[in-house]
Amino acid sequence: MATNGSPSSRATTLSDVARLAGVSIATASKALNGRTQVKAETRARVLDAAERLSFSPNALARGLLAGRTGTVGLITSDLDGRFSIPILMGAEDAFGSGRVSVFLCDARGDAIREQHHVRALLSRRVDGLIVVGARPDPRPPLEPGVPVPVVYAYAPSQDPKDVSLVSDNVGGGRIAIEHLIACGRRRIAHITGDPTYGAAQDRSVGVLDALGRAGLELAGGTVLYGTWSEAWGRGATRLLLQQGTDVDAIFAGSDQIARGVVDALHEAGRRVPEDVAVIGFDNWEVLAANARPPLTSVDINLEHLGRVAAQRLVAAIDGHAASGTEVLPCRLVTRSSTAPIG
Amino acid sequence: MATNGSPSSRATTLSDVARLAGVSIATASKALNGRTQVKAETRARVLDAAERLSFSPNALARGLLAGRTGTVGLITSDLDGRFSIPILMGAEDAFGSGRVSVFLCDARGDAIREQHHVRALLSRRVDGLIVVGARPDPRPPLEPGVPVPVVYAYAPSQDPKDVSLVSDNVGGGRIAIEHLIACGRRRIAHITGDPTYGAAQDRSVGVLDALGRAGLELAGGTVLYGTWSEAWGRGATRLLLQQGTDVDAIFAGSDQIARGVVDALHEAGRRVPEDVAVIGFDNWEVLAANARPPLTSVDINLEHLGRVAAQRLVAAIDGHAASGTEVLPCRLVTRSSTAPIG
DNA sequence: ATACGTTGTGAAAACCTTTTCGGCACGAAG
DNA sequence: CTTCGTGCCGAAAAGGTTTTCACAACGTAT
Repeated sequence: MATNGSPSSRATTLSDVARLAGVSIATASKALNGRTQVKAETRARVLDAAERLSFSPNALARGLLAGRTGTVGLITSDLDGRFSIPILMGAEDAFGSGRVSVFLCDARGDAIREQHHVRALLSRRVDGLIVVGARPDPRPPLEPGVPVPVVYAYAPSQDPKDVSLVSDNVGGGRIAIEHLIACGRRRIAHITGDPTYGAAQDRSVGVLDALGRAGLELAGGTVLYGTWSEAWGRGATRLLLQQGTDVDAIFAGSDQIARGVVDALHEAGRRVPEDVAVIGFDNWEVLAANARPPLTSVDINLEHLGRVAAQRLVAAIDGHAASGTEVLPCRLVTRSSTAPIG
Repeated sequence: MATNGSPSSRATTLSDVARLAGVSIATASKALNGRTQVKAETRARVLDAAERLSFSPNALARGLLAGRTGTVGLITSDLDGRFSIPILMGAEDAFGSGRVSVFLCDARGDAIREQHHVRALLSRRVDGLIVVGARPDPRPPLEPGVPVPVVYAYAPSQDPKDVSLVSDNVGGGRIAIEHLIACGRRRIAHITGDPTYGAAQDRSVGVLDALGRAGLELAGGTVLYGTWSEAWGRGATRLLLQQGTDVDAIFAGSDQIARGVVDALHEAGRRVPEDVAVIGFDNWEVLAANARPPLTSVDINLEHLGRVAAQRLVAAIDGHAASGTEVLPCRLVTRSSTAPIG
């Protein structure tokens, strides 16, 4: 009660407006929606009445009639993870304060819960769905027979005919190495995370490709897979140094790993970037920018990905259906942890 | 098109079910909703038909009739900030996969955009609103006259009659200090962030209160206010040490600051926790758990806050209206950065 | 004066579900 | 045979909006 501005019974309806303006609801509707066939003076009277009653049309009734609700569902699988959020922001942004509102659902990586949410959303007659995976590997598509367009973001659908949007991890690995080479580095190691992540594999592919083009080998001989943690970054770096591997640059598979790498380098008395340059991945602001020195990092443009996902979805809703997986480029953000050798 | 299971024209409706079951739509409705006055055998036939057509009732039509939509709006002011997200998760959780769906809106701290979103949500006839502030200071209430219950979370409304949920920052400061004292520490400093944050002030109050009870003074004589950054944690710690302040514990106003503190302590050759114990604030997993040593930290239970917000909102929607600001307790998460002095 | 086009307005249908209430059929009681 | 009750079912209204189509009024051309 405390928050109810007016204890009045119900929201004002179009007929209230029509009555106040002295016209029929049909005319009122046309006046408010900018339809022709309404005398200017009548329209003004209606608009004034609507203003006075602070009328706002009932979207339910409108959606019921139009067969379109102007709502979409966004199903994420790890809200706590930091990947869903920028995507969500991008999508929210692209839909705009415009005509589309977003239902947010967190499935927590549980297929049952996901299905449940899909059902609920369809029951609310959403016009489309965006599915954001928990990790970038391909995931099973939603149950077949969903009667609205679906766009998969971050994690592509296993069905190649579905519309999916993913980051170019191969390219991300490549630009990191190209930057290091451009800095004059030649003995480059790659410490990354869980090898069961396709993204880790893809980045390695990009790394090896870029090195190969430059006629270089990977320092240490092999990609160092581990976990996506600072501890692993430290451990792998120590290992590398203990083995006496000659290294003047390390590309880390995540910013967390990079923090560990920098830490271990300092511990061993190596200067960053003078002795060893370091690149992270993800461009997680709070980690990358606050490191000592601030970390150069590969940004996978998640917000952009979310925006594109939203655009593809509205296109599909409007009948301009696309199909297949679209790969979006990464972007290098340079900070102080890389610099020309000298 | 690719994602459309059936290119069929429209979703199946109750009359489709009724026709297939050979009954009227009234009977079909009653059968599906567990109403009495339906013969068991008839009910079975209807349920079977609904199953076969994979019927799901149109929530719009239902909401139109019932005057309740089973939706709520969640307006956040900083999605990128890490405070909205746990609250959002808690709320999503409390509403459950149950009957309530959540519209998510990001106002980006812009009052105009916020108002716009409120209007849009009201037009969609949400049953209630949760407003999550960007920072924990009191904020202006929504425009008056909102015809549904509103709950403010994290940032309370400036109107004390509104329903608000906030963390107990005073208590958070207090339990941090009490823990340090229990560890045998006596020379405790407090390095925190932006003094224009009420939360920073409140924690300081808790700190001074706990110290006072124990008959202690703040090491360094005064609370060190600065910014919520690692750099400030480092800088303030260096300052403290340069001044020759005798210190055996530092309570940091955030985990980021705490990371800087630990960093500077190491740099100065002090051991953590043997020489100096450190406590962070926020319990931001990725920072606190990955620090060396892992940081003891005060957790403000944001997810719980979100859950309670959701509960208060449904209570208000169901007519059990409360009023006023509710303060929820913090919780200390101990890790290795604090230990009994020895 | 009649015929015709123009312009503005309103009645009514449609969207889909829930609920109320009247009615039908059937067995039992009078 | 009539009356009553009981158990099931269906017709219809309600909820708020948009759109179509008919109709009224009025001015213009014949």
